[in-house]
Amino acid sequence: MLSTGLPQGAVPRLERPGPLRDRVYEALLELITTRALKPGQHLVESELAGHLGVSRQPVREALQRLSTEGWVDLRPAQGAFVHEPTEEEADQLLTVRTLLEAEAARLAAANAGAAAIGALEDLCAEGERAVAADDVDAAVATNARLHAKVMELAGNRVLAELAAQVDRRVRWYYTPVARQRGRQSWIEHRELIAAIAERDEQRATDVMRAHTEHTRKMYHDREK
Amino acid sequence: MLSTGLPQGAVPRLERPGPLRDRVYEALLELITTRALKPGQHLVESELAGHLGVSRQPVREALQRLSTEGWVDLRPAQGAFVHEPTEEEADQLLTVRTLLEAEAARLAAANAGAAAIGALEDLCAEGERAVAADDVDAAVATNARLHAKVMELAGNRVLAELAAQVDRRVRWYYTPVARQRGRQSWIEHRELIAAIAERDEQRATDVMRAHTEHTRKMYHDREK
DNA sequence: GCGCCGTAGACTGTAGGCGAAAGACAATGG
DNA sequence: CCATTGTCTTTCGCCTACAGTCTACGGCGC
Repeated sequence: MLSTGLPQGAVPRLERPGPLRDRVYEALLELITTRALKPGQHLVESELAGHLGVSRQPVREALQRLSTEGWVDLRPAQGAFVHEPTEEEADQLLTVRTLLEAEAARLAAANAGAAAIGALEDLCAEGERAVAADDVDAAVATNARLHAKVMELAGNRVLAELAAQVDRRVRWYYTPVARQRGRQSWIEHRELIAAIAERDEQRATDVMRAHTEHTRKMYHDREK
Repeated sequence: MLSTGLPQGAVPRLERPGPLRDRVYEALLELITTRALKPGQHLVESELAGHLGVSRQPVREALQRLSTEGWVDLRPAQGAFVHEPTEEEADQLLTVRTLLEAEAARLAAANAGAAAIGALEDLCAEGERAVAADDVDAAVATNARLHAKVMELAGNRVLAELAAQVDRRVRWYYTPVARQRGRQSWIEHRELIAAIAERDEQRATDVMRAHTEHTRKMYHDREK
């Protein structure tokens, strides 16, 4: 036990740079999700290393991790290539996402307390304001936070981890298409929160399923 | 087109050793799942490297991958430790597994053809024979193959990949306890196949959910 | 005897280098 | 003119070496 008697967060815990590989990982993920690195592009280790000012080793480890999470394909003796999303895969990801989010909503409805509901409503209001102000970026960001909060309320770390991965990839596939999906989405969010507040597991599940299925339909009805 | 006129599989396609990191990965995974490496144990890179007759690099990359898949915890500047399963985590994994398997069953019911049903029934018969012969290992192996087949019929690669990961971890947590869960399990399998054969999505989902929930209940009712 | 500090050991994190495989391209033969 | 083959460059896979950091233990002061 610490004898200093200092409150937990008093000392800023002096921020360490952290392992280099992690920072490289985040940098590359950023470059991929922002489309700075295009799907199918060949990622040359030495190039990236030079560009980031580090050695090849951390780059390799970052690529390794990106590979297991499905962001890049690691062809043996040939190197890393940015993963190319296909129609089929996008559809499958959306299916899985629906599944995970629906379960999260159910668990959230089972666990939620009054404070949690309040937090959800705050987020929802924030999102609605963003939509009203036509601030698309803020709306998207708030949307992510709302879903994350629901996931947190579900209290299942394994589920949360899987959902986080799937979610980020879904967003990658889908951002260029559906930035306009605003108003309807937040109406559905209200409904979801109501269901959670009433602790109606079945309804929460159904609402969330319908919600994510809508985004999926929209994905397929695009480019027309 | 090849002008040699050789039949497709005539040349054994000479099996390459494959990337060393992958073999190290598999070796370590084997050691972990068989409990040769105990939970919480500190994995020293140089030690493993020397023991496997390779350098530290492939070992590092294998550990990296094992970390993202939840088999080891990678504490910065301290090294890799075999992940320690907790009650809570096991429960959460089983929840997720139930979810994924149930969805797989539903999709399988939607897609299955006559040939597929036959394959499932063959596997089921094989499993029942193994149970009758008290061959626990064979029964467990066949069980895995049956579930894998259902997953394959679902035709969703993303789902399959996630389920495979979750499944292996579940099995790791749960094998020491439940090797005896034999007969009842295969009765349920029969039911599941029947539901899939009738293309009854709802029933397939329910049966599979009940099936995996049983194994979960059993997990909690152990050590008594 | 108890607690703190300093030092030493061990292990990880990072860098650089060598051998080998895969792909590209030009030269050659039919 | 096309197919084939040899060579050549690029890039990966792996190994070795060095620097930074954490842990453990022994000595010292109180």
